[in-house]
Amino acid sequence: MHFAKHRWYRGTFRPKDSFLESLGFFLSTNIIMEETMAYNHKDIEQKWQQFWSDNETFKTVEDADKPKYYALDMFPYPSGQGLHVGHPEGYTATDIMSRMKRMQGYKVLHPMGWDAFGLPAEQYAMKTGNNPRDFTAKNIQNFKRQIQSLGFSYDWSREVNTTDPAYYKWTQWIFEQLYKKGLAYEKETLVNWAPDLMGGTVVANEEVVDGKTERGGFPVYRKPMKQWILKITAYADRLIDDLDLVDWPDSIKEMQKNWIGRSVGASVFFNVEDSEKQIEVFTTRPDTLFGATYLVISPEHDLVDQITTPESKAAVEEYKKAVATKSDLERTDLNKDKTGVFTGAYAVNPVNGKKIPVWISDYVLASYGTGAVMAVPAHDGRDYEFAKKFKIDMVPVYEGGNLEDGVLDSEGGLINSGFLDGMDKQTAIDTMISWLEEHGVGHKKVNYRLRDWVFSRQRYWGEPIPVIHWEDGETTLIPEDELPLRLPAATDIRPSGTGESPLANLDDWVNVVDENGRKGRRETNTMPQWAGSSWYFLRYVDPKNDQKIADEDLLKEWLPVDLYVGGAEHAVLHLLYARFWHKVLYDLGVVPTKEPFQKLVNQGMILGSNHEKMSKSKGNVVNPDDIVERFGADTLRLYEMFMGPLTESVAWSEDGLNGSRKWIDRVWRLMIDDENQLRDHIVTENDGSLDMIYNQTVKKVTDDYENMRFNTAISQMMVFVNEAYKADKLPAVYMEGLVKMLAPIIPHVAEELWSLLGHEGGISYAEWPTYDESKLVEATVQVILQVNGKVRSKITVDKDIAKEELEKLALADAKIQQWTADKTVRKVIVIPNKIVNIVVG
RNA sequence: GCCGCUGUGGCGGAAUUGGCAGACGCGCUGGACUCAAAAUCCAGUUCCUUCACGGGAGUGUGGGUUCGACCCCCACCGGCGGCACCA
Repeated sequence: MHFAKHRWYRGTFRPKDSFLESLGFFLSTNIIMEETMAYNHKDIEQKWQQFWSDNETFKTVEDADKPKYYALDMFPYPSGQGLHVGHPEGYTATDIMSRMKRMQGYKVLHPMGWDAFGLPAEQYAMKTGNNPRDFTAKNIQNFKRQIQSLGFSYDWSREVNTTDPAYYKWTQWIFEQLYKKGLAYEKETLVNWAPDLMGGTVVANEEVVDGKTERGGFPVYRKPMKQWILKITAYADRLIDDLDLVDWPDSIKEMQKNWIGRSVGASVFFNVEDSEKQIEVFTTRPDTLFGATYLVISPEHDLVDQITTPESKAAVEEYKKAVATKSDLERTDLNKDKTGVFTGAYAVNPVNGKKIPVWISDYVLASYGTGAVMAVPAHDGRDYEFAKKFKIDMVPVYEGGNLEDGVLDSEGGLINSGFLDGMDKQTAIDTMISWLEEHGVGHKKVNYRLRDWVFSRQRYWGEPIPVIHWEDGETTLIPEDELPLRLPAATDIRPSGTGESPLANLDDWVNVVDENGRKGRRETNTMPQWAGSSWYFLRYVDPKNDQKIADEDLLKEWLPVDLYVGGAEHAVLHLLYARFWHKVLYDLGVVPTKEPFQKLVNQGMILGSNHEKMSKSKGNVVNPDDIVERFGADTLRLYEMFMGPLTESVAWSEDGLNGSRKWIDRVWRLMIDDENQLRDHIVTENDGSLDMIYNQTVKKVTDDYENMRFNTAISQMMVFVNEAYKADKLPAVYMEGLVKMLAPIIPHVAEELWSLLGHEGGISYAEWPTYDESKLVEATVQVILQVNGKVRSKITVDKDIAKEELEKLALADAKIQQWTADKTVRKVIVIPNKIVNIVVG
């Protein structure tokens, strides 16, 4: 243990001293601490949090004349672990923006809530025999206490909770709209079946990591199962194109584009010889069709059984079996060596009538495109490897290169391609697509990597899907006026064992009979956690409305969200799903904007002091409760904003934290004496000595906050405080300005100083400071004198003097003369008010 | 492998438009205060060289453009994130 490095608070102990010395040390320290501890964070923070609560200071203002600002945090999953120091980073950022905007005259919507459905609560409940509802309620209570202890300016009257029936009524309502629009359908699909996760559950592709469940690390198998699917692919184009409308980091836009994976190409139909069957392939390179010397279809493809010749049957069956038992991991990462089997069938290349063999291979994915490709081994690396291994013909269709050396590129003109010969790539693509369309053997096609969204979860702790399956085969929605379909209050949640959710065990709930005596069974699947979080930002606008998702006028008033801050782990899925739902609701006329989140910011991660991700197992987790107790919420807020740019990951440092506390003390001492009185060097007159630095500070801090560069804003205020310490007199208006600028970051201390400066009613709606442009201009400027690009001297001259005069002064400078004396001046570059560079040789 | 971001003192970071690299903070060193220590206040702190004045080098590496490059261009190396046989 390094005691010197862990001076927690004003050095409370010194282990190397003898006992007697330590005793004396403690006694004197305590006396002094009592004298100088004018700023007591516990008292002040408690006092002002009470004040804000009593006065409903942060209740959202409804005022048609004020501009609006909607600052949103990604609402947390209230885990049993409690708050992590990473949470307050983003929360502080939106809080600073909210508090500044209020002071600038905006009406601000700044809410918080709970994404409270989810797997851990269900797992915990199963393990302990408790109800996830009680467990979740307890966790929310703890999260709320922790968040409130940090002094965020949330309007708690708008708190939402995804597990509240009054909330999920509308989640179910949205599902019903999706169903009515044909965007929700049931399908028997190959799903990721994890038999060991909670007695058997299905997880989405994105929740599978390395062939195992993301949570728990259980093995995953592929199994056909009837699932609810949402047709997100119908919105693929708009989800890409509308990214142009929002102010998001380029990296996130790029990730979403890649995830959707739009590629433009052509569908081409190949007739299977001696058969009525056709194989449709998708290709982005129709220009290379003359070079297609075989087809490959995925082993799972429907046509495999139909076209395989009797002689090949055994080999094909064996290959299919081998592939089916391989995990996705083995099919991709582990096996770079191409495998495959000839089906015995031949297809006809529509463009030249050539007979080409049809193979199956696992390098063709069933889930992408049509599950079949035309192989052009001369110009595609994968096809090249495959053809080389199985000794299949290669026909180059672009001039140049040697096939012995490997796959060829597609520069230059086409060859061996009939009517395409001599064309360049793009012309050939366009010409070929026209040809295919004219001859009815293909057409232009856009393909996506994005899959439809598997929306069912075999869980208890989620929104019930409001659907009944009747004995006659009909499927109906629960009528809207009967929503919400409540999650039954089960006391004993157990896996059904069949792969269905634990709801299947609850006979009273599952079995229904209609007025005609027709029997039915409720859908036992529940919704994924993504459901509730895909629209919660709409509910904050009108959280108590029991007639609608939210009032249209209020939605028009507040949307879109002006600032959305959260972790980059939600870069793709949450943000894509929320955008998808938003667009569906836009099409229904429910919401007024195409996009939900105008500006998005991803905060970086706060790493442990060893520069590694914080985790229990590494023992580097910092608990915010502990920091609030020892240093106060203001110190935590200040430190997290000062440690580096919001968007970057930075390592936690106890020393840095301590420094932040010391600076708050320093600001405090600048204005307040040991008797807790305003210091008498704070005066009403202004001797002008702080004019320049004050006005610079207001300008920079305002601008930096607006652009969320909190670290540099803080450093500018530090510079101002350093200057203020050197001044004899401190104009009261400047001190008030400083306190106002500090208020968004360290609100409790700012409130206390504001009241000590003689103001009543709190600082939250005090007017944001302004600066005087005329005080920013200096009469003289320092000009850098360089010789051959190296700084050799500096002169101070009147601002805006003529170029010629500046050049003359520069050349006359004594130090410059030393450097230029015996040399020829070849050139002089003069940048007024900045620099003179003399080139000699 | 592909796509994106990133690399600056002992440490976190700053330099917003191509114009003094290292603001601000931490740490460290020294001074004031104190019997003493802590705290506080003040000063110094990129590296090499020099008693000093000064000089030289320097923003991952190598090249280039420019009077002038952390900044723009080319190639490479390391770190982080995403995707991964996507036809």
